[in-house]
Amino acid sequence: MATANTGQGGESLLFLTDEQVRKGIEAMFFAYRGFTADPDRILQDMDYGRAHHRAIHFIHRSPGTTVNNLLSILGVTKQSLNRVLRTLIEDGLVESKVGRVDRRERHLTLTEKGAGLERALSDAQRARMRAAYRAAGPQAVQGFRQVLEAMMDPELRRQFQTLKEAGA
Amino acid sequence: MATANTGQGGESLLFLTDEQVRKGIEAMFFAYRGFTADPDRILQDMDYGRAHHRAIHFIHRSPGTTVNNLLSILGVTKQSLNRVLRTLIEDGLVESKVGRVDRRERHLTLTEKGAGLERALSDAQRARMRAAYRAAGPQAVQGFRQVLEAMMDPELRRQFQTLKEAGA
DNA sequence: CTTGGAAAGTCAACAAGGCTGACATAAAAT
DNA sequence: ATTTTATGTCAGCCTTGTTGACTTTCCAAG
Repeated sequence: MATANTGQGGESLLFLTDEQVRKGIEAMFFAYRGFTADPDRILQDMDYGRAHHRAIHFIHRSPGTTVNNLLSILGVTKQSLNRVLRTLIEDGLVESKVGRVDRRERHLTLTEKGAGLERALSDAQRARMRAAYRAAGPQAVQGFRQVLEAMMDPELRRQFQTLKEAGA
Repeated sequence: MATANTGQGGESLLFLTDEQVRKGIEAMFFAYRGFTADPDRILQDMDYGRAHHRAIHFIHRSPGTTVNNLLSILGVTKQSLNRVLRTLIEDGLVESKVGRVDRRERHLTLTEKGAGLERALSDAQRARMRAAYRAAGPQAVQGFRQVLEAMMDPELRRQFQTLKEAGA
């Protein structure tokens, strides 16, 4: 591996040069492109974009979630989300139901059709992820997740961890 | 760590459930937000965006590069890049020189001012990266980079590796 | 030498998806 | 009864992607 720090495996991080950290930054940039490439390809054929993917992903993940909830996860404005949501509802991928206990809320779920698209998207993305995991090995995966988690803003990390627990 | 696969450290990847892979996907999503957050904040005050950052980064990294070269690294259309480049040139952050051997080419370099902004941006980004590295530990960093590299499209991986060697 | 094509770059116009601000409605909370 | 909260909508702006049309330059074939 040409990546090794100065030849060895685990010397002090204080010895990571700016150069080496920069490589990590560029790796992140290129990897994110790969990360989104497969879903992007699928979405392009329909009239959707990455924003629709994100909405679908998190609705799938937390069925019955409210608009407000989704907003805080996605970190966009309600106007922005609403545009995306409106098209998804019009196209019959997402269902919006008035809350029973609090009738101001709209609870969002995927329809059969929406679930179908979700599956197509996440299958593609998972396949790549799994291939990367397999290529890198279990140790690497552990480290990958640790660094990613450490890279998040504290507030986002909290949200991520909440999601993580909920999903388990 | 609540992240551990099923408690242990390194069982076979064949046992990674969809659920667990999905967590990796979400980690990537949230981490990327953190990854870009600091530069985004700096850029917001000026009239620039992430596209300007990317251009500045890679011009800094390969001074004298041509527009075409930059294009293939960034993966956008030349028209898209051109708009960004034009503002950077107008604002005196980037210098564009007609090629001496092939006068169709423009060779791009950062001015003093451009280098200043580059430093501010990359200092911020590196600080976060370094903090994440420190928090996760050297082993984790190794794994992080391995997974990222495995996640790239083959073509992008080649470009990344070329850059890596050039920078060393 | 000329000419035709390819390559590099520029200009114009459009679309997606962010953003803010203002406003409407319904329901909940005080 | 009033205020606050959750949601939706309209209008308009910005960044950054896109495609199409165009210029300048180079090079190679005639």
